[in-house]
Amino acid sequence: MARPRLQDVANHAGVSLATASRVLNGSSRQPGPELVERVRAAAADLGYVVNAQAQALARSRTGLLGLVVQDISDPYFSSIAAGAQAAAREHGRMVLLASTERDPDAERDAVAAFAAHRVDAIVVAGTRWSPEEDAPVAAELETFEAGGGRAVVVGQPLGPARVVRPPNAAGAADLAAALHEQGHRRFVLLSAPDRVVTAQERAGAFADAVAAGGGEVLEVIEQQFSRDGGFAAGDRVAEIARESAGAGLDAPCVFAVTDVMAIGLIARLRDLDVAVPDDVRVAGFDDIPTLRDHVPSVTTVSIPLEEMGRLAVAAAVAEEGAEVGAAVGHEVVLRESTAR
Amino acid sequence: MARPRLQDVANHAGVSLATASRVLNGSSRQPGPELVERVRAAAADLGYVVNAQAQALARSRTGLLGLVVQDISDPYFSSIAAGAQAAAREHGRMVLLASTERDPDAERDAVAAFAAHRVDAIVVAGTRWSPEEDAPVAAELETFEAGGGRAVVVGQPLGPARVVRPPNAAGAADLAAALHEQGHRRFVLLSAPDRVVTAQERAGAFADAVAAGGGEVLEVIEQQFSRDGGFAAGDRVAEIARESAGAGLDAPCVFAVTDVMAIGLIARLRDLDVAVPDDVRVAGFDDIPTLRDHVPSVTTVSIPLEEMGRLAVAAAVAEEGAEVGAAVGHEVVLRESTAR
DNA sequence: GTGAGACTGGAAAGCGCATTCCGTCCGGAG
DNA sequence: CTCCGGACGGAATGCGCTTTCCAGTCTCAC
Repeated sequence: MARPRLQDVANHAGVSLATASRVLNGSSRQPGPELVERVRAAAADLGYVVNAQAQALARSRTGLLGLVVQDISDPYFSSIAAGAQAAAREHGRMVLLASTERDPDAERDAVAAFAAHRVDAIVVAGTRWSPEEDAPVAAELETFEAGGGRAVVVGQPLGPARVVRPPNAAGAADLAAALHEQGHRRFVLLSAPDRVVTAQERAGAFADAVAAGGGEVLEVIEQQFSRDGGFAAGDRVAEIARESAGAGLDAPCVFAVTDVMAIGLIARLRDLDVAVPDDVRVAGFDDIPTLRDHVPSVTTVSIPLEEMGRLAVAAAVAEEGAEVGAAVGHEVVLRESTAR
Repeated sequence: MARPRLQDVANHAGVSLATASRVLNGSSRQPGPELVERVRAAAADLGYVVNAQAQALARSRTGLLGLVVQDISDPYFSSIAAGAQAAAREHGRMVLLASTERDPDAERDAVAAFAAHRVDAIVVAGTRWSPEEDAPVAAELETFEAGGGRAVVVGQPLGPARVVRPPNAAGAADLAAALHEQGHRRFVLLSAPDRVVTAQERAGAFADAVAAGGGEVLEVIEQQFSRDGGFAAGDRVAEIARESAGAGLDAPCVFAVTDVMAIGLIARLRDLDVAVPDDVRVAGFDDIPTLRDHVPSVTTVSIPLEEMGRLAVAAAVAEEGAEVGAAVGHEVVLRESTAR
């Protein structure tokens, strides 16, 4: 009834434990063909399933990969997770998942828990916060690497971790340039609180590019870094639009630092009978999978989310020294929401 | 440099290994307060991190929970995963994730890998396939439970697993009734191949309810169980709509067995200049989070995805005997896409 | 004052496996 | 025919921790 152990298999096959181990678990030293056969048969006979825990203890490698994301139900992260998971499978690793609800403390707990489970590597995906909020996670990762693990972050630098950097600044700058090209000059930034580094990177680079192009940032709206944040910004954006229309000025163009915020914003504007793109133009960032089916279709910066997940895993499992190219491309995608 | 072991902590504190273990790892037997203090200090001093692998081996419980989903980047599954992950955290469990790309073989491999890692329980989320395709996974789960694990499935029965059942039939029937109430009589079913049990359940119950109400199912379109399948069905649906209009009949109402298919369909119809809901009505199923922001807003059956994930985990970690209520509610949500 | 309990801390036996080390056997070179 | 090297199977050790089991101490009732 109880699960058979390797010892049982060995007994059943009439060989020693060592031989059974060598046959079944990829040793460099393979016993003679006849014994191999016997052991295989015995294992099948008993329905033997190797105990990865015991293996991990003996080998002091677990084959586990810790993945911490800030919200697994957010398409941004679930896409990254999909890429990471696929890559992990290809590398013969299992993924331990933690979703932190965007709470830096939960992030630290997750890393600590992964360390306790002796994962071979940890991938932390998501924006960094203020240095104070990041410190505990960074320290935790420091200990983790000191203990022989490897840390990778998808986002901004954090402690000793290797970094897969989303092209936030470059993408936002290119987006601004493309919008300028289209003739937009009057912009509104829909960003998130200062502590959200990704939002700052995108909004900052966008603002700089706008200034460089001779455009104008009318206002910076700070909201939650989520769909509801975008929704909440709708009323203020509507006001700005009406003022512009009243003054006979060109309709303003809102850059939402995230697609989900753009979508929330558009939903609210629709409630308020503010037309996109006629009364307000809207652009987002990320090109999450569902975006292409929105109406109006939304201008955005497309970044390869799944590939970023894969890259992170590649960096996580790479041999020491083997530097993994972490260059991530991006592409501005102009759609209806910013049409003039 | 190397990670300190419990033995090192014990030495550092001048106590035995047993005492250190009792202090640090939740034993029922707590040593005297002075020793507790000394051990705690020593652990902090050395930066001790318990080795969960070794613990698991000694305790023969890992505290791990295996979650296998069919596509983590699909909102249906990422919502379930979010619920499962949150519940797991509350129960002090870690989640091992596998995403199978809707491949039954990969499903079996995932379960086998989880079994090897000696997870305490396995949750398999997603539709079942044909009995032949399900057999290997079922067998794997059988062995797993025989070895003392627990299996839970979110979907349809599978081997020995406890079941959290999405209200497919009831939801589809209620949706049909609600649409009947609205005056719809002419329906098209956008379903998936026979092997996709969830699609069959939904389409079947819907068709029955339509028949019972005196309505008519004009056609059953079979496509992939995904956004692209819905998209691909667009041309045929457009034809049907034009025929209806030509014959002066009421615009047909398409029931797509999944929201993502409905969204794909609507996208294609838009390309084809077929208006929803004027020329065709469309309803979906699931009420995935992003659905509410679609234009037109889409009629659907709302089911509590996150809660289903939570329920599954609750069933997975429940004591033997303690039966967990697995009743899952649903609600028909009528929106613009089926307005008359 | 004495013995029975109730506690407490420590020694030691595993948990299931990988791997080092050792002894044996074989073939081939000298 | 001898000797050496290589191949091969098995015994034994250890991975880091939990958990009996044991022996010693303390308390309290009698």
